[in-house]
Formats: sequence, structure tokens, C-alpha cells
Amino acid sequence: MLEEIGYRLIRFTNDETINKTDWVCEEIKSALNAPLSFGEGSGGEASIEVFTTRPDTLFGITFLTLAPEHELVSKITTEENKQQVEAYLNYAKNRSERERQADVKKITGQFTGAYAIHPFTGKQIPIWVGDYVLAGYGTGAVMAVPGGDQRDWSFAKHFGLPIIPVIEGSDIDKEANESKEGKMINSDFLNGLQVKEAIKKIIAEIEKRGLGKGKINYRLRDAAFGRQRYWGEPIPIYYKDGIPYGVDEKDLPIVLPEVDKFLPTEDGEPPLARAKDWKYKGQYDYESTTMPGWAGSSWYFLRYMDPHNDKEFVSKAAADYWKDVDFYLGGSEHATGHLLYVRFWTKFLKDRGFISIEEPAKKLVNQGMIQGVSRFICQLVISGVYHQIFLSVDIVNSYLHKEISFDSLKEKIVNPTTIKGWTILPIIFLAKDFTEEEMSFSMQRVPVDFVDNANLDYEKWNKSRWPQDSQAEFYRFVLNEKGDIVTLAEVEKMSKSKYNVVNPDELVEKYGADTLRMYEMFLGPLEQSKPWNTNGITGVSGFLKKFWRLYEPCFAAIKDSDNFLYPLPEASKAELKVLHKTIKKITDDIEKLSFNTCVSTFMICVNELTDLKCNKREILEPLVVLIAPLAPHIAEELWNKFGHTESVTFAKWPEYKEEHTVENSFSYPVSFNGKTRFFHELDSVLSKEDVEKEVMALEQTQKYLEGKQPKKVIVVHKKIVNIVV
RNA sequence: GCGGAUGUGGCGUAAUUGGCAGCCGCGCCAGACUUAGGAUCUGGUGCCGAAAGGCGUGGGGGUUCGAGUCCCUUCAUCCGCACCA
Repeated sequence: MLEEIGYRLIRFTNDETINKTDWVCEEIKSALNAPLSFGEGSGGEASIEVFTTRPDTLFGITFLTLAPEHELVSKITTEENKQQVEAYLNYAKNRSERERQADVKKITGQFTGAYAIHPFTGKQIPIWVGDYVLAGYGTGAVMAVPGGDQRDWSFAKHFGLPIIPVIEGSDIDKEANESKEGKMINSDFLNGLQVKEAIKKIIAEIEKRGLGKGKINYRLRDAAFGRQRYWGEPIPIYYKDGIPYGVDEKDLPIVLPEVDKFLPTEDGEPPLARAKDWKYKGQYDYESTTMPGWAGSSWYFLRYMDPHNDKEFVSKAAADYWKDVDFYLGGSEHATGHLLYVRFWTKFLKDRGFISIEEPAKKLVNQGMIQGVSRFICQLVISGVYHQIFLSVDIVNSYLHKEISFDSLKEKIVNPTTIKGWTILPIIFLAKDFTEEEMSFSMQRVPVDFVDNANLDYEKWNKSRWPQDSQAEFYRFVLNEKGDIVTLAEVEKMSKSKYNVVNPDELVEKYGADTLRMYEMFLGPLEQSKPWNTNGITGVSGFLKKFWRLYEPCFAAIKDSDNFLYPLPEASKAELKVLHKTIKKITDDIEKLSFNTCVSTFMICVNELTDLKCNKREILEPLVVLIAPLAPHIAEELWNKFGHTESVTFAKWPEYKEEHTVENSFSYPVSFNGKTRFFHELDSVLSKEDVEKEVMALEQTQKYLEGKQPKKVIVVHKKIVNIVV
């Protein structure tokens, strides 16, 4: 499929990937780099290959930047620049990955003193070194177009390098124009072309002059496979003289060895390295990492087709019979990670002829994430020093919105009466008296379970951080007028590191698992993400209670009769209508995975049956089957009370009978120029023409016409009447 | 920046797929039963307006007898990826 939409695939055989690793790496590398080359340097000394996705901006090049690791840096640096460049390389090398990540905006670089020749204009272009260029991507060299790339622009601004706009309407004093819309300017033979045309033309021209090649660049997801954990399939690889080899097929599968502890070894090797005498053929070390979770889950759907087969992972016959998965439901991480590998596995096994399906699943749905609500409080920072003083967010807000002055804020910080904690002058906690300029704030996460109604339970929080009482006094809190610490809320992914994880156990305890399950469904469409919020859970809990109450008179009657088969009075027309309306909607909605509307349909049904005082077995029994997927526990209980001994899971799904829901009249909304004015009930069998006649004859119609002649009357059967005046 | 999604009452949402916008639930208001209510039940609740009526689905425009739904444009928010040229 990738090939159909224009990608080029590189294929290797299993044998090649295992036995000719170097060659495979080279192949992939050359496919990935696929540079647009400037060709042989006309100066004759060296040529620098660059990669770009925007060859149209070629005439906007004003300098070249090499990654500090680039091999040519030391070769081309001139004598007079050598010292500075070396100092810079040293600096860049020692900046940790973390520093560089955190410090994206810090612009650093150094001029090498060397120049490159622009392949089209022949002009000299200064060559710089800069750590915003990554050695690992492309060729480690960038043709800098400050008019068209924001990072190049920032670099140019910082070092005072020239900036040429190449797209009409660019405001290069403010920022680079990275858009792919507009007309080319300052670009020789590209002038006047639209960006997309220019890209085509320049690639053709570059190829014609032999300066480089147009190619598609591939990006690979990091495919590190081994995990430093015990529980996972062992990888069938062993090492002989440090070189990995595949384990013979006849020696498969490898069984997880016994280990004394499920922990890494003292020198940091994975747990499998603990296994004693675990060697291939008694002498070679096995690979000690194990496969990740998705390795197994990417093919177990195939194993399930033929679980007892001890000859193959799945027989061809079973695979051909069951074919693909009908429906795959997973979260977004499945969509990006897991699913990628299931598809890969499937295609691989298809290519090897073990199975005959191209894709693992017919249908895919990504359910939304239940997000967490993180909480923050303000920490006081004076001249970069973090103080153990925390402020209620509303106070800081009113200061930032200039509702209270710096002096009154400072008064609150310094004055013991607003501070919870130590009563001796808290100013001691400050390094010194401070000015407005020296003061800043830092948002600190607090665990959500210490927050009640947006307010921090500071004593509880304090204790959790400093279990020993002696140190508990070290934190100071600046409270608002109500004596609270207000926290700031932010919706994020739920995660331990964000301290915003909520545990549903309490809710199960309080409301039961059925309520929790139904509430989660009730929250909204399956595919939507939303923050976890239990505000409405009482509604679902109340519904289940009401649902249960509906059955009590029915069970009382059954008990009185002392016979489970006691036929209660026949259901009325109205009751049957409610039941069948519900059967239809629930059946349709489950099919559409629209569980939120299932729940509300059930609420409507129970409200209506309660109003009808329905206690008929004929109605209530099928409802138990309908609710079983939504509230399985209560359904089993009720099913049992009807005298069934088998689980409701095996009960037959109720059948929808249309005859119970047909209406023989319809209340037409009558609208004038699209505005509904009144309703008129008419027999459903009436034709369009008859409906129009009836409606036009009405007194009310004449009233809204105000004596005017209608231009047009639109009648949609059993929908609407619209009169255009 | 690239890719994906979403904008409807105070809140979560619904809308038979172009036909009465706001179903259901939360919250809120009033009432009943109660020593009490974090129990239960009844009624009300989009906004403006005393009412008649008017206005309302992020903003602007369009198609249509009719638009939350279709088209164009714009803004905002969220998610995934990313110093990736």
C-alpha cells in the first residue's frame, strides 16, 4: 500500500538482516540520507552535502551551518578562527542532551572562516558551526535560508547575517516566512512562480545540472526492540565472539530461565543475565533483553485461532477460516505504536506465506483518553532562589492583574497572620528583603488527592512531604481571605509523574462497579478524550436504584404466586411501545458504539415505565437482557430473580417488533419562513397534498399569513410543513 | 512547525443524518415527606423581556423553502510527533 501512494520500500530477506548486518545498515543509511548534493566543490577542496525539503528557497541561502560533529568542521576552519571554533566545539560537546532540549532558544554558533560556493549564483557563502543542527539528521549540514526557516532566521538575527526574502509578502524583519504559499521573488529563474511549481522546477534544474537529486526522505520510528525486563519472550539470538547469530529453528522456543530475583544485575545487565548456566549449546551467551509487550500482542490473534497446535503457531487452514479481526479497539498509543507492529507482523507473515490476509483488522476505533486534572500552587522565587513559601493562586492572580499592589502582596508574604505554619517572623525564611523586580513565581505540582474543591489540604500535603514532625514546619503557606490555598487546574494526560492519577476503587466502593461502568459510558462519545470528573455520577447511581425499584412489585407478585412462570397481566400498548422503542435504539446504538446514548435511552425508558407504573414480566424481563452489556452485575442479579439458573449472557437478545411502535398520527410542526409557529396533529396516512389542504384551511394558518398569499408550501411527510410568505 | 481532532445552556452531552436546537444526567431554584438530609418524590430551569415577542449551536460569509449538520473563510482549544532543515 505504501508503494501505491508513492513510497519506495526497501526489502531485505531475513537471512540478510541477520547475516549481513553492515550491508543492511549501509543500504538503509543511503536511502535515508539521499542528499541533495551541491556536487563537487568548485574550489576543489571539499564539497558539503546538504539536505532540504525546500529547494525552492535555494536563492535565499545566505550562509551554511554545520553540526559541531560534522567531519568537515576541523578541515575547513581557517587558522585565524581555529581557536574560537575549537572552544565552541568543546562547549557544544559538553552541553548535555538535556541542556540542549531545555534551552531551545539559546542560540550559539561560531564562524569557521571558510566559504562555500553557491551552486547557482556562484557567490561565496560563509560557513558556520551551530548546535541547532543535528548531526544525526540528513547530512548534518544545513543550507541556511533565514528568510524561509525560523531557526535559520533566529541564527542570522543573532549573528547579524543577511536575510533575503524569497516569497512575496514576507516580513523578514519580524520572522521567517515558512509558508508554502505565495510567489517566489529574488530567485532568478524561479521568480513569479508559486512555491509548489518552484519546487518542481528547481529539482528538475538541479538534476539536469547534476548538482543533486530529488528524493523522498524516510523517517523511522525508534524501533529499539529489546526490553530490560524479565517478563517477555526471550529473543532467539546468541553471541559468538561478540557477534549475534539467530538460534536454530529446531531449538525454538527458548524458555525463560529461572532467576533468583526479577531485578537487573549489580552491573546493570537485564534480569535474564542473572540466570545461571543459561547458555546456547552450553557455551554461547543468549541475548539478555526480552521482547516488548507488543511483540506478542501483535500476533496472538493468530494463535487464538489454533491454540492447541504444537506443530505451527497457526495452521494455514485455521488462519484461512478465521481470517482477520473484525474489530480492533484501542487507545492512541495503540494507534501509533502497537498497531504499527501488528500490521508489520501481518504483512511479514503474509509475505512468508503463512497467512493470507493483508491487514490484521477490518475496523479500527481509538477510544478517547480519560485525562487527569493536575493541580498547581505558586512557589515564591526571589532572585532565582526558591523559597519554601507557597501562595494561594488567587492572590498571585490578583497581583498579576494589578488588583493588589506589590506592597500589599509583600505584606501578606511577610506578615505571620496570613501564613500558616511557623509564627515567628517568617521574614527569616527570606534570604533578604526583596524588591518587585527580584520576585517571581514558579508553579509547583501538588498531588490531586491533597486537593479538595480546588483548595489544597496543606497540612496533609506538608505531612506527606515531611513525615517527621520536626521538619513539617519548614513550609509556609500564604492563605487567601477565606484561609484557603487555591490551586490552579490544568487538564493533562493522567500520569504518575503529573500527580494527577485518580483511583476508581473508592467509587466502586461507594456506588458499585455497574455505576462506574455506566458512568464512564455516559460521559460522552467513546472516541472523545475528556478530563475525569465525577460530578454526574449520582445521576447514574440514582438511575440504577430506580431501575431496581421498577422490578420490586414484579418480584413480589412472582413470590406470591410461588411460581416463576406465573403470568402477570398482559402488557399494555403503551408499555410495549416503550419496550420496543428501547430495544431498537439500544440495539442500533451498541452497533454504533454509541454507549453514552444507550445509557440515556435506558434512563428515558425507566422514567416512562415508572410513570406507567409498569410491573409486567413481559416488559421487564427483556429489559434485563438489554441492560446486561451496560450493567452486568445488576442484570445477573435480576435475571436470577426471574428464576433463571444460567447467566444472562446466554439469554437471547430481545427482538424488535415494529408493529408496537407505529404511530397512526403525526403532529406536524407548521412553520412560516422556517420559523415554527404551532403544531397540528394529522393522520399519518394523509398524502402531502391532503396535509397541505388541511393545514391551509386552519384558522391559525390564516392568522400567521396576515392576509398574504403564500409563495410556496413545502410538506415533508411525517416531518414538517413550511409555508413561505 | 507537521499530522489528527474538537468548539452547542452554569457543566457532561443529545439531535431520527438537511426538517421543532438543547433529549438524558449534573448543578441550581421552589415544594412535599422528614428531628435531620450527601435519602426519596413533585414542579421549574438556554439567554433577553413584565408580557407579546426577540435572540441563540466559537466569529464572518455562502448554498437552501429550511443549516448545529453542506461549502468557503477565520479564530480558539486539545491530542500525537518534532531543534527532523
